[in-house]
Amino acid sequence: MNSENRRLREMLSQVSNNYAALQMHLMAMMQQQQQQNARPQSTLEQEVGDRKSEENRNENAVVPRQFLDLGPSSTNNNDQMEEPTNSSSEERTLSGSPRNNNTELSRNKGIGREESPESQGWAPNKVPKLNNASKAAIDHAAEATMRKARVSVRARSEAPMITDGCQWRKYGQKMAKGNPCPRAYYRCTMAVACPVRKQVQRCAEDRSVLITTYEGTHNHPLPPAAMAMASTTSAAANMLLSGSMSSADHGLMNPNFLARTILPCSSSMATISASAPFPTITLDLTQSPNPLQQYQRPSTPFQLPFQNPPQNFAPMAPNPSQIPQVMGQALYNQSKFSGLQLSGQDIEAVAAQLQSHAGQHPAPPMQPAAAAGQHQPSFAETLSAATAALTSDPNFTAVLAAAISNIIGGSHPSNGNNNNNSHPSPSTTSATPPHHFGGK
DNA sequence: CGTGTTTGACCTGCGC
DNA sequence: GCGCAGGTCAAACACG
Repeated sequence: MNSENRRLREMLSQVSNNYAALQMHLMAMMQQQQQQNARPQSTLEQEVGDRKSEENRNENAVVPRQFLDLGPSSTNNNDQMEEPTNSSSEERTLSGSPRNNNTELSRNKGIGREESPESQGWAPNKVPKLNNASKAAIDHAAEATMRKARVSVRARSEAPMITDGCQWRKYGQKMAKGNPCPRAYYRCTMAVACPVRKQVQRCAEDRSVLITTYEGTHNHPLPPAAMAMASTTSAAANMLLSGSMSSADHGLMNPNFLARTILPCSSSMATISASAPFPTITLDLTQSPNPLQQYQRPSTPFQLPFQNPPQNFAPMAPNPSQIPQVMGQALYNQSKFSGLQLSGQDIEAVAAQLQSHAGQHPAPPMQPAAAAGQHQPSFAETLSAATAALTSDPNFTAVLAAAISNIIGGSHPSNGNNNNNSHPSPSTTSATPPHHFGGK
Protein backbone atom coordinates (compact mmCIF):
# COMPACT_ATOMS: atom_id res chain seq x y z
CA MET A 1 0.00 0.00 0.00
CA ASN A 2 2.73 2.40 0.94
CA SER A 3 4.79 1.57 -2.06
CA GLU A 4 1.80 2.04 -4.23
CA ASN A 5 1.14 5.38 -2.71
CA ARG A 6 4.71 6.34 -3.24
CA ARG A 7 4.58 5.21 -6.81
CA LEU A 8 1.43 7.19 -7.41
CA ARG A 9 2.95 10.19 -5.81
CA GLU A 10 5.97 9.97 -8.00
CA MET A 11 3.81 9.63 -11.04
CA LEU A 12 1.79 12.61 -10.03
CA SER A 13 4.87 14.60 -9.38
CA GLN A 14 6.29 13.72 -12.73
CA VAL A 15 3.12 14.49 -14.55
CA SER A 16 2.84 17.75 -12.74
CA ASN A 17 6.37 18.71 -13.57
CA ASN A 18 5.90 17.91 -17.19
CA TYR A 19 2.72 19.81 -17.15
CA ALA A 20 4.31 22.85 -15.63
CA ALA A 21 7.13 22.77 -18.11
CA LEU A 22 4.73 22.49 -20.97
CA GLN A 23 2.65 25.30 -19.67
CA MET A 24 5.61 27.57 -19.31
CA HIS A 25 6.64 26.80 -22.80
CA LEU A 26 3.18 27.48 -24.07
CA MET A 27 2.91 30.77 -22.29
CA ALA A 28 6.26 31.87 -23.57
CA MET A 29 5.25 31.03 -27.08
CA MET A 30 1.91 32.74 -26.76
CA GLN A 31 3.42 35.90 -25.46
CA GLN A 32 6.06 35.86 -28.08
CA GLN A 33 3.34 35.63 -30.64
CA GLN A 34 1.54 38.51 -29.03
CA GLN A 35 4.52 40.71 -29.34
CA GLN A 36 4.99 39.80 -32.93
CA ASN A 37 1.42 40.74 -33.54
CA ALA A 38 1.63 43.90 -31.57
CA ARG A 39 4.74 45.27 -33.12
CA PRO A 40 3.51 46.01 -36.63
CA GLN A 41 0.44 47.68 -35.22
CA SER A 42 2.37 49.98 -33.00
CA THR A 43 4.57 50.73 -35.91
CA LEU A 44 1.58 51.99 -37.76
CA GLU A 45 0.55 54.20 -34.98
CA GLN A 46 3.80 55.75 -34.18
CA GLU A 47 6.50 57.29 -36.17
CA VAL A 48 7.70 55.03 -38.89
CA GLY A 49 11.25 54.35 -39.72
CA ASP A 50 12.76 55.83 -36.65
CA ARG A 51 14.89 53.14 -35.22
CA LYS A 52 15.43 55.02 -32.07
CA SER A 53 11.77 55.30 -31.39
CA GLU A 54 11.44 51.66 -32.10
CA GLU A 55 13.96 50.96 -29.44
CA ASN A 56 11.95 53.06 -27.11
CA ARG A 57 8.86 51.14 -27.95
CA ASN A 58 10.58 47.94 -27.22
CA GLU A 59 11.66 49.29 -23.93
CA ASN A 60 8.16 50.33 -23.17
CA ALA A 61 7.06 46.88 -23.91
CA VAL A 62 9.53 45.42 -21.54
CA VAL A 63 9.70 47.85 -18.72
CA PRO A 64 6.34 47.01 -17.28
CA ARG A 65 7.42 43.46 -16.94
CA GLN A 66 10.40 44.53 -15.04
CA PHE A 67 8.08 46.45 -12.90
CA LEU A 68 6.73 43.42 -11.32
CA ASP A 69 6.34 39.94 -12.42
CA LEU A 70 4.98 37.57 -9.94
CA GLY A 71 5.45 34.78 -12.29
CA PRO A 72 8.50 32.65 -12.28
CA SER A 73 11.55 34.33 -13.57
CA SER A 74 12.32 31.39 -15.70
CA THR A 75 9.13 32.12 -17.52
CA ASN A 76 9.42 35.76 -17.07
CA ASN A 77 7.52 36.48 -20.21
CA ASN A 78 9.97 37.49 -22.85
CA ASP A 79 12.41 39.32 -20.75
CA GLN A 80 15.10 36.80 -21.22
CA MET A 81 14.69 36.98 -24.92
CA GLU A 82 14.59 40.69 -25.21
CA GLU A 83 16.77 41.82 -22.42
CA PRO A 84 19.20 39.14 -21.52
CA THR A 85 21.35 41.51 -19.58
CA ASN A 86 18.67 43.37 -17.76
CA SER A 87 17.17 43.10 -14.37
CA SER A 88 15.19 40.02 -15.13
CA SER A 89 18.34 38.03 -15.34
CA GLU A 90 19.47 39.53 -12.13
CA GLU A 91 16.29 38.59 -10.49
CA ARG A 92 16.76 35.09 -11.62
CA THR A 93 20.12 34.87 -10.02
CA LEU A 94 20.23 33.87 -6.46
CA SER A 95 23.44 35.69 -5.88
CA GLY A 96 21.38 38.67 -6.65
CA SER A 97 21.93 41.82 -8.51
CA PRO A 98 25.37 43.23 -8.44
CA ARG A 99 24.00 46.68 -8.12
CA ASN A 100 22.58 46.36 -4.69
CA ASN A 101 24.06 43.30 -3.26
CA ASN A 102 27.21 44.79 -1.98
CA THR A 103 25.50 47.34 0.09
CA GLU A 104 22.91 44.90 1.14
CA LEU A 105 25.35 42.28 2.16
CA SER A 106 27.40 44.72 4.07
CA ARG A 107 24.37 45.72 5.99
CA ASN A 108 22.80 42.38 6.33
CA LYS A 109 23.81 40.24 9.16
CA GLY A 110 21.85 37.06 9.08
CA ILE A 111 21.15 34.34 6.64
CA GLY A 112 17.78 35.73 6.00
CA ARG A 113 19.33 39.00 5.14
CA GLU A 114 21.84 37.41 2.89
CA GLU A 115 19.15 36.08 0.75
CA SER A 116 17.29 39.22 1.27
CA PRO A 117 15.14 40.07 -1.67
CA GLU A 118 15.71 43.70 -1.18
CA SER A 119 17.97 43.73 -4.13
CA GLN A 120 15.44 41.77 -6.05
CA GLY A 121 12.28 43.60 -5.56
CA TRP A 122 11.44 43.76 -1.91
CA ALA A 123 13.38 46.64 -0.57
CA PRO A 124 10.96 48.80 1.29
CA ASN A 125 12.18 52.22 2.15
CA LYS A 126 15.78 51.39 1.65
CA VAL A 127 16.72 51.85 -1.92
CA PRO A 128 17.03 55.62 -2.00
CA LYS A 129 19.60 55.57 0.71
CA LEU A 130 21.44 52.66 -0.75
CA ASN A 131 21.63 54.06 -4.18
CA ASN A 132 22.99 57.48 -3.48
CA ALA A 133 26.48 56.23 -4.06
CA SER A 134 26.82 56.90 -7.71
CA LYS A 135 25.02 58.28 -10.67
CA ALA A 136 24.59 54.89 -12.13
CA ALA A 137 23.11 53.78 -8.90
CA ILE A 138 20.47 56.44 -9.24
CA ASP A 139 19.32 54.92 -12.45
CA HIS A 140 19.34 51.61 -10.77
CA ALA A 141 17.34 53.01 -7.94
CA ALA A 142 14.70 54.14 -10.33
CA GLU A 143 14.63 50.75 -11.84
CA ALA A 144 14.56 49.13 -8.47
CA THR A 145 11.69 51.33 -7.51
CA MET A 146 9.88 50.16 -10.55
CA ARG A 147 10.53 46.60 -9.63
CA LYS A 148 9.02 47.24 -6.27
CA ALA A 149 5.62 47.65 -7.70
CA ARG A 150 3.13 45.60 -5.83
CA VAL A 151 0.00 43.86 -6.74
CA SER A 152 -2.66 43.96 -4.13
CA VAL A 153 -5.60 41.66 -4.42
CA ARG A 154 -8.72 42.36 -2.45
CA ALA A 155 -11.01 39.42 -2.23
CA ARG A 156 -13.68 38.22 0.07
CA SER A 157 -12.58 35.18 1.94
CA GLU A 158 -13.15 33.72 5.33
CA ALA A 159 -9.93 31.84 5.06
CA PRO A 160 -6.95 33.38 6.80
CA MET A 161 -5.10 33.41 3.53
CA ILE A 162 -6.05 32.90 -0.05
CA THR A 163 -4.66 29.82 -1.70
CA ASP A 164 -2.47 30.85 -4.54
CA GLY A 165 -0.55 27.66 -5.06
CA CYS A 166 2.67 28.86 -3.58
CA GLN A 167 4.21 27.77 -0.34
CA TRP A 168 4.60 30.52 2.18
CA ARG A 169 6.24 30.83 5.49
CA LYS A 170 5.11 33.38 7.95
CA TYR A 171 7.93 35.46 9.26
CA GLY A 172 6.21 38.28 11.01
CA GLN A 173 3.08 39.88 12.13
CA LYS A 174 2.38 43.44 13.00
CA MET A 175 -0.47 45.52 14.07
CA ALA A 176 -0.93 48.10 11.40
CA LYS A 177 -2.06 51.53 12.29
CA GLY A 178 -5.70 52.12 11.76
CA ASN A 179 -6.55 48.49 11.41
CA PRO A 180 -7.52 46.28 14.31
CA CYS A 181 -6.55 43.26 12.30
CA PRO A 182 -2.90 42.32 12.30
CA ARG A 183 -0.91 42.25 9.15
CA ALA A 184 0.92 39.03 8.47
CA TYR A 185 4.11 38.79 6.49
CA TYR A 186 4.84 35.75 4.41
CA ARG A 187 7.85 34.69 2.43
CA CYS A 188 7.81 32.29 -0.45
CA THR A 189 9.51 29.07 0.55
CA MET A 190 9.21 27.18 -2.67
CA ALA A 191 12.81 28.02 -3.40
CA VAL A 192 15.62 28.68 -1.02
CA ALA A 193 16.12 32.31 -1.85
CA CYS A 194 12.88 33.24 -3.50
CA PRO A 195 12.45 36.94 -2.89
CA VAL A 196 8.72 37.00 -3.25
CA ARG A 197 6.84 38.07 -0.18
CA LYS A 198 3.33 38.89 0.54
CA GLN A 199 1.35 40.66 3.14
CA VAL A 200 -2.00 39.47 4.24
CA GLN A 201 -4.37 41.66 6.10
CA ARG A 202 -8.05 41.92 6.59
CA CYS A 203 -9.77 45.08 5.60
CA ALA A 204 -10.58 47.28 8.54
CA GLU A 205 -13.92 48.29 7.12
CA ASP A 206 -14.96 44.85 6.08
CA ARG A 207 -13.37 41.97 7.90
CA SER A 208 -14.52 39.58 5.26
CA VAL A 209 -12.26 41.24 2.75
CA LEU A 210 -8.80 39.80 2.59
CA ILE A 211 -6.11 42.05 1.22
CA THR A 212 -3.14 40.18 -0.14
CA THR A 213 -0.23 42.16 -1.41
CA TYR A 214 2.39 40.44 -3.49
CA GLU A 215 5.82 41.82 -4.14
CA GLY A 216 8.90 40.48 -5.79
CA THR A 217 9.76 38.01 -8.47
CA HIS A 218 9.83 34.31 -8.09
CA ASN A 219 13.23 32.86 -8.89
CA HIS A 220 11.90 29.40 -9.50
CA PRO A 221 9.35 27.67 -11.63
CA LEU A 222 5.90 27.88 -10.27
CA PRO A 223 3.46 25.06 -10.00
CA PRO A 224 0.49 25.49 -12.26
CA ALA A 225 -1.79 26.68 -9.54
CA ALA A 226 0.65 29.26 -8.41
CA MET A 227 1.31 30.31 -11.91
CA ALA A 228 -2.31 31.00 -12.44
CA MET A 229 -2.41 33.51 -9.65
CA ALA A 230 1.00 34.86 -10.48
CA SER A 231 0.15 35.25 -14.10
CA THR A 232 -3.09 36.92 -13.34
CA THR A 233 -1.66 39.46 -11.00
CA SER A 234 1.32 39.85 -13.22
CA ALA A 235 -0.86 40.46 -16.20
CA ALA A 236 -2.77 43.07 -14.33
CA ALA A 237 0.43 44.70 -13.28
CA ASN A 238 1.80 44.54 -16.75
CA MET A 239 -1.18 46.08 -18.33
CA LEU A 240 -1.82 48.75 -15.82
CA LEU A 241 1.77 49.67 -15.60
CA SER A 242 2.36 49.43 -19.27
CA GLY A 243 -0.43 51.87 -19.70
CA SER A 244 0.99 54.20 -17.17
CA MET A 245 4.47 53.64 -18.36
CA SER A 246 3.52 54.39 -21.89
CA SER A 247 2.60 57.74 -20.55
CA ALA A 248 5.72 57.87 -18.51
CA ASP A 249 6.98 60.69 -20.59
CA HIS A 250 4.26 62.77 -19.11
CA GLY A 251 4.96 61.54 -15.66
CA LEU A 252 3.04 59.29 -13.40
CA MET A 253 0.95 62.16 -12.27
CA ASN A 254 -2.36 60.51 -11.94
CA PRO A 255 -2.11 56.79 -12.17
CA ASN A 256 -5.72 56.25 -11.35
CA PHE A 257 -6.67 58.41 -14.20
CA LEU A 258 -4.41 56.36 -16.36
CA ALA A 259 -5.88 53.22 -15.01
CA ARG A 260 -9.30 54.47 -15.85
CA THR A 261 -8.10 55.43 -19.23
CA ILE A 262 -6.74 52.02 -19.79
CA LEU A 263 -9.59 50.24 -18.13
CA PRO A 264 -12.55 52.52 -18.31
CA CYS A 265 -14.91 49.71 -17.58
CA SER A 266 -13.01 48.59 -14.55
CA SER A 267 -12.05 51.73 -12.82
CA SER A 268 -13.54 50.38 -9.66
CA MET A 269 -11.75 47.08 -9.92
CA ALA A 270 -8.25 47.86 -10.95
CA THR A 271 -6.51 50.90 -9.67
CA ILE A 272 -2.99 52.10 -9.37
CA SER A 273 -2.18 53.73 -6.13
CA ALA A 274 0.09 56.68 -6.28
CA SER A 275 -0.09 57.43 -2.61
CA ALA A 276 1.62 54.21 -1.74
CA PRO A 277 5.38 54.36 -1.41
CA PHE A 278 5.62 52.14 -4.42
CA PRO A 279 3.35 51.64 -7.36
CA THR A 280 0.63 49.39 -6.19
CA ILE A 281 -1.83 47.78 -8.49
CA THR A 282 -4.95 46.88 -6.66
CA LEU A 283 -7.24 44.29 -8.07
CA ASP A 284 -10.40 44.82 -6.17
CA LEU A 285 -12.36 41.64 -6.45
CA THR A 286 -14.85 42.65 -3.84
CA GLN A 287 -16.71 45.34 -5.61
CA SER A 288 -19.53 44.92 -8.00
CA PRO A 289 -21.48 42.40 -5.97
CA ASN A 290 -22.68 40.71 -9.07
CA PRO A 291 -20.51 41.48 -12.01
CA LEU A 292 -22.46 39.11 -14.13
CA GLN A 293 -25.40 41.38 -13.97
CA GLN A 294 -23.18 44.21 -14.82
CA TYR A 295 -21.94 42.50 -17.90
CA GLN A 296 -25.13 40.76 -18.75
CA ARG A 297 -27.32 43.71 -19.32
CA PRO A 298 -28.86 42.81 -22.63
CA SER A 299 -29.04 46.37 -23.76
CA THR A 300 -25.40 46.95 -23.13
CA PRO A 301 -23.63 43.71 -23.43
CA PHE A 302 -20.16 44.51 -22.18
CA GLN A 303 -19.46 47.60 -24.09
CA LEU A 304 -16.03 47.84 -25.44
CA PRO A 305 -14.50 50.87 -23.91
CA PHE A 306 -12.65 51.61 -27.06
CA GLN A 307 -14.69 52.23 -30.11
CA ASN A 308 -11.50 51.83 -31.99
CA PRO A 309 -8.73 49.64 -30.85
CA PRO A 310 -6.48 51.50 -28.51
CA GLN A 311 -3.03 52.23 -29.60
CA ASN A 312 -1.58 49.44 -27.66
CA PHE A 313 -4.29 47.05 -28.58
CA ALA A 314 -2.85 43.89 -29.90
CA PRO A 315 -4.73 41.13 -31.61
CA MET A 316 -5.50 38.19 -29.49
CA ALA A 317 -2.64 35.83 -29.65
CA PRO A 318 -4.64 32.66 -29.41
CA ASN A 319 -7.85 32.13 -31.17
CA PRO A 320 -10.11 34.68 -29.60
CA SER A 321 -12.96 32.31 -29.60
CA GLN A 322 -11.04 30.16 -27.22
CA ILE A 323 -10.69 32.77 -24.62
CA PRO A 324 -14.17 32.68 -23.26
CA GLN A 325 -13.97 28.99 -23.04
CA VAL A 326 -10.76 28.81 -21.20
CA MET A 327 -11.87 31.57 -18.95
CA GLY A 328 -15.11 29.92 -18.32
CA GLN A 329 -13.43 26.69 -17.54
CA ALA A 330 -11.03 28.48 -15.34
CA LEU A 331 -13.92 29.88 -13.44
CA TYR A 332 -15.58 26.57 -13.25
CA ASN A 333 -12.49 24.85 -12.04
CA GLN A 334 -11.74 27.58 -9.62
CA SER A 335 -15.13 27.29 -8.12
CA LYS A 336 -14.72 23.58 -8.01
CA PHE A 337 -11.29 23.52 -6.53
CA SER A 338 -11.85 26.16 -3.99
CA GLY A 339 -14.98 24.60 -2.76
CA LEU A 340 -17.04 27.42 -4.06
CA GLN A 341 -20.16 26.72 -5.89
CA LEU A 342 -20.50 28.51 -9.09
CA SER A 343 -23.23 27.36 -11.29
CA GLY A 344 -22.59 26.35 -14.82
CA GLN A 345 -24.93 29.07 -15.87
CA ASP A 346 -22.81 31.65 -14.20
CA ILE A 347 -19.78 30.35 -15.94
CA GLU A 348 -21.47 30.26 -19.24
CA ALA A 349 -22.63 33.77 -18.70
CA VAL A 350 -19.15 34.92 -18.01
CA ALA A 351 -17.89 32.96 -20.93
CA ALA A 352 -20.52 34.51 -23.12
CA GLN A 353 -19.45 37.96 -22.08
CA LEU A 354 -15.87 37.09 -22.58
CA GLN A 355 -16.69 35.69 -25.90
CA SER A 356 -18.58 38.72 -26.99
CA HIS A 357 -15.69 40.79 -25.91
CA ALA A 358 -13.22 38.58 -27.64
CA GLY A 359 -14.60 39.34 -31.00
CA GLN A 360 -17.97 37.75 -31.36
CA HIS A 361 -16.46 34.51 -32.40
CA PRO A 362 -18.71 31.63 -31.71
CA ALA A 363 -17.42 29.20 -29.21
CA PRO A 364 -18.75 25.87 -28.18
CA PRO A 365 -20.75 25.95 -25.01
CA MET A 366 -19.02 25.26 -21.78
CA GLN A 367 -18.81 21.71 -20.68
CA PRO A 368 -18.75 21.25 -16.97
CA ALA A 369 -15.61 19.57 -15.83
CA ALA A 370 -17.60 16.88 -14.17
CA ALA A 371 -19.27 15.97 -17.38
CA ALA A 372 -17.99 13.16 -19.49
CA GLY A 373 -14.53 11.80 -19.22
CA GLN A 374 -12.92 14.33 -21.43
CA HIS A 375 -9.76 16.01 -20.44
CA GLN A 376 -10.57 19.15 -18.59
CA PRO A 377 -7.80 21.67 -18.32
CA SER A 378 -7.01 22.60 -14.81
CA PHE A 379 -7.80 25.93 -13.35
CA ALA A 380 -4.19 26.85 -13.57
CA GLU A 381 -3.95 25.83 -17.16
CA THR A 382 -7.00 27.61 -18.30
CA LEU A 383 -6.40 30.69 -16.28
CA SER A 384 -2.86 30.91 -17.45
CA ALA A 385 -3.91 30.54 -21.02
CA ALA A 386 -6.48 33.19 -20.56
CA THR A 387 -3.97 35.37 -18.88
CA ALA A 388 -1.62 35.07 -21.77
CA ALA A 389 -4.37 36.37 -23.95
CA LEU A 390 -5.20 38.86 -21.32
CA THR A 391 -1.89 40.55 -21.68
CA SER A 392 -2.77 41.48 -25.19
CA ASP A 393 -5.97 43.20 -24.31
CA PRO A 394 -6.31 45.57 -21.41
CA ASN A 395 -10.01 45.11 -21.23
CA PHE A 396 -9.62 41.57 -20.20
CA THR A 397 -8.37 42.65 -16.85
CA ALA A 398 -11.76 44.03 -16.13
CA VAL A 399 -13.46 40.95 -17.33
CA LEU A 400 -11.17 38.74 -15.38
CA ALA A 401 -11.54 40.78 -12.26
CA ALA A 402 -15.27 40.73 -12.60
CA ALA A 403 -15.31 37.06 -13.18
CA ILE A 404 -13.09 36.24 -10.27
CA SER A 405 -15.01 38.65 -8.15
CA ASN A 406 -18.08 36.69 -8.88
CA ILE A 407 -16.40 33.56 -7.70
CA ILE A 408 -14.60 34.78 -4.69
CA GLY A 409 -16.84 37.38 -3.34
CA GLY A 410 -19.93 37.88 -5.30
CA SER A 411 -22.30 35.06 -4.81
CA HIS A 412 -20.39 32.53 -2.81
CA PRO A 413 -18.14 33.51 -0.03
CA SER A 414 -15.31 31.14 0.51
CA ASN A 415 -15.91 28.40 2.96
CA GLY A 416 -12.55 29.15 4.43
CA ASN A 417 -11.24 25.78 3.60
CA ASN A 418 -10.03 26.15 0.11
CA ASN A 419 -6.91 24.21 0.66
CA ASN A 420 -5.30 22.03 -1.88
CA ASN A 421 -7.06 18.90 -0.90
CA SER A 422 -9.09 19.27 -3.97
CA HIS A 423 -6.43 20.95 -5.91
CA PRO A 424 -5.73 19.67 -9.37
CA SER A 425 -2.01 19.86 -8.95
CA PRO A 426 -0.80 17.28 -6.50
CA SER A 427 2.72 18.52 -6.69
CA THR A 428 1.59 21.93 -5.69
CA THR A 429 1.95 22.67 -2.08
CA SER A 430 -0.60 25.19 -1.21
CA ALA A 431 0.01 27.91 1.22
CA THR A 432 -0.06 26.72 4.73
CA PRO A 433 -2.55 28.84 6.52
CA PRO A 434 -1.31 30.32 9.71
CA HIS A 435 -2.79 28.88 12.79
CA HIS A 436 -4.56 32.02 13.66
CA PHE A 437 -4.27 35.71 13.51
CA GLY A 438 -3.53 36.25 17.10
CA GLY A 439 -3.03 39.82 17.99
CA LYS A 440 0.31 40.95 19.07
C1' DC B 1 13.86 16.18 15.48
C1' DG B 2 12.62 18.95 11.68
C1' DT B 3 9.56 22.42 10.23
C1' DG B 4 6.67 26.18 10.78
C1' DT B 5 4.58 29.83 13.83
C1' DT B 6 4.65 33.27 17.39
C1' DT B 7 6.19 37.47 19.17
C1' DG B 8 9.25 40.81 21.36
C1' DA B 9 13.09 43.30 19.81
C1' DC B 10 15.45 45.63 16.46
C1' DC B 11 16.32 48.40 12.24
C1' DT B 12 15.15 51.87 9.01
C1' DG B 13 12.75 55.68 6.88
C1' DC B 14 9.98 59.56 7.45
C1' DG B 15 7.65 63.51 9.37
C1' DC B 16 7.72 67.02 12.77
C1' DG C 1 16.91 64.75 17.40
C1' DC C 2 12.85 62.40 18.50
C1' DG C 3 8.90 59.62 17.98
C1' DC C 4 6.19 56.80 15.07
C1' DA C 5 5.18 53.21 11.90
C1' DG C 6 6.43 49.59 8.75
C1' DG C 7 9.20 45.75 8.03
C1' DT C 8 12.27 42.08 9.53
C1' DC C 9 14.88 39.08 12.60
C1' DA C 10 15.45 35.32 15.55
C1' DA C 11 14.77 32.87 19.89
C1' DA C 12 11.19 30.41 21.90
C1' DC C 13 7.58 27.58 21.17
C1' DA C 14 4.18 24.24 19.03
C1' DC C 15 3.25 20.48 16.27
C1' DG C 16 3.50 16.19 13.67
